[in-house]
Order: sequence, then C-alpha cells, then structure tokens
Amino acid sequence: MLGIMSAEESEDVRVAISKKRISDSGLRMTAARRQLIEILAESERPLSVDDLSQRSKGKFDLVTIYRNLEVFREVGIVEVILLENGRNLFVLTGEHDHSHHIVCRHCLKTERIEFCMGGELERYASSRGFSNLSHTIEVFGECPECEAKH
Amino acid sequence: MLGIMSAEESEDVRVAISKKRISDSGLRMTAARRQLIEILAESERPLSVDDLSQRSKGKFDLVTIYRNLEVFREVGIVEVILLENGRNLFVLTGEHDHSHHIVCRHCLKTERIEFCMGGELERYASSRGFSNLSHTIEVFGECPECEAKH
DNA sequence: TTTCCTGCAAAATGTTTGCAAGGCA
DNA sequence: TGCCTTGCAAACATTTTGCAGGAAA
Repeated sequence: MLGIMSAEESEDVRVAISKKRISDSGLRMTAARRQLIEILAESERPLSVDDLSQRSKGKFDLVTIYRNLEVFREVGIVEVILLENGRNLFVLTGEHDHSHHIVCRHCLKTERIEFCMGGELERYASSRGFSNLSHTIEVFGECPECEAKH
Repeated sequence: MLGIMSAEESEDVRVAISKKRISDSGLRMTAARRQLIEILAESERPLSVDDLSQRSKGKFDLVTIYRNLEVFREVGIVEVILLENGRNLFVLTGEHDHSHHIVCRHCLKTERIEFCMGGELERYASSRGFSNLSHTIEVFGECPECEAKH
C-alpha cells in the first residue's frame, strides 16, 4: 500500500469537490449530506443504501438516504454501479464524470477501469440510427482475496 | 424490411432449439413453458415479466412466469437485459450464448450488437487478479421512430 | 423568514417462499 | 405412478409518496 499516488484522487479532494458541487447547485449542505459524502469518501468500496444506513448508524431515515443519493447523482458527484442482481451501489466520482468497474461478486471491492470503450459502442449505435446515447459496462468476478478463501 | 435474411435466426428455429434444450435438460414441456417460449419468439423486442403476463392474457400466475424465466436462464435459452432502472428484460437467445444490445429507452426496441468487446475487458480484469469473470454491456438511446415523436 | 430538507407513516413495486393440488412423462 | 409444475396466499425486500415539522441560508 506504499508507493506513489495512484490515479485515484484522495478522499479529501473528492469530499471538497462534492461539497462545492452541492452548494454551487444552490442546494443546502445539511448534516445528512455532509456525512453521507464523507462515508462514501472513506469507503474502500461502493456502498448500497443499506451500507450507508448502517455506516451512519441509522442516524438518517432510509428515505433521506434515497433522496440524497438521487440528488448526488443529479449533480454528478456520485456514480451508480448496477449489479448483476439489479441492486445499486454508489461511489463518489470526484473529477471524472464517467467510468466503469471491476466488481468482486463476494466482497464488492471495486476497481475503476481506466479505459472506456463506450465511444466505439455509441458510434455503432449511432450508425444504427439511435440517438441520445448512454451505456453501461461492468465486469464482475472474484477478487484475489475472495478467491483464496475457497 | 425486405431483403436478405439478417443474422437473426427465424422464430421457428429459436423455438425448436429452446424446446429441445428444455427436454434435453430433463425438464417437462408444459403449457406455460411452450407458450412463454412462443411469445418470446414472436416478440419484436425483449419482454419483461409483466409483458409476458399480459401477452399470455393472464393465463399463468406471475410466480410461474418468474420461475420459468429462471429455468430458461439456467438452461441457457434466454438472455437477461438489465435496464438502467434495474428491471429485467428477457430475450430468446437461440444459438448464440451471449450478446449485447442497443435498447430504446422509450419503446424498448432492441438490436443485438454483433461484436463483443468483453474479451478485452476480461483480459484487463484478469491482469488485475480477478477470476471467474462475467460482464454486462448495454447501450441505451432513442430509436429513430421514438426520436421522431418528439 | 423563506424555502429546502428530513422523518414518519403508509403505499406501491417487484420478487420469493411454502404448500397443496394438478399434470406431464 | 412419481416427480415436476402450477396456483394461491402470504411474506419479503426495496423504493416511492404525502405531509407536517425542523433547519439551512
């Protein structure tokens, strides 16, 4: 875990960016928002609504968490990862607006994939007459630690 | 819509393959299964559980539809498309075991994408130590017809 | 002080489970 | 006949909505 800084931004930078984005959008910085952002920033993996509820020790109603995650998504500070089972995980984006992930099925540890082949896909979709495009790409597998446990 | 046969297999071929796969797996060919397979084969787009319920005129309980779709997935005759909102659509696969799609957000019309860049993704995931990989890739947009309606 | 945000309660969705009756092979 | 499937009912899990009180700016 030593070594040069990876491509990941530090916790603090992402928290700062997120808070700024909230107030720049004319929204209020409440205790719930502040704490949810911090929990997301501290986490080593993307979190579900339930994770966030637990890690905030039930201090906020689930409704509040749902509503704020939706707000976060709208202002572009969180990214949603759609799991194979249809559930969502949320991760602070920081600077980059869009990325894809390798997710461990067991522990949900996630790595960002540094390259995005969405361009090629969307170019193809475009050639087929589709417009207003978006795409999802996720890779699922077992991380080294989880594989070792078998 | 005239012209040479596309890469799509005909309805009948996919129905035949599907039925064979069911009985080869030691499962029974019931009225529900037969009809669900036929409805999927006739459909111009992937269907949701609810679509299947309606198109079979409520003849089968939702539970039956859920359970059979799960069976179909297990024996490999349907493929699941995970929408942006987390819902599932189901499509008969026929011969090919795995593909990706361009899905219209409005009418859900879907085109199969003929190429799959999953290999590259999984090679990358593999180099990061992940094993037992799978991936999802979907493109969403507006099809020409739906775009015209705006 | 005004408007946004939160919590509570309830409802709406979507999916799963258990069990007894029915039907395919 | 024997086991697989189905339907019904109920449970479950997740997410959404409405409204009144509370808190940012």
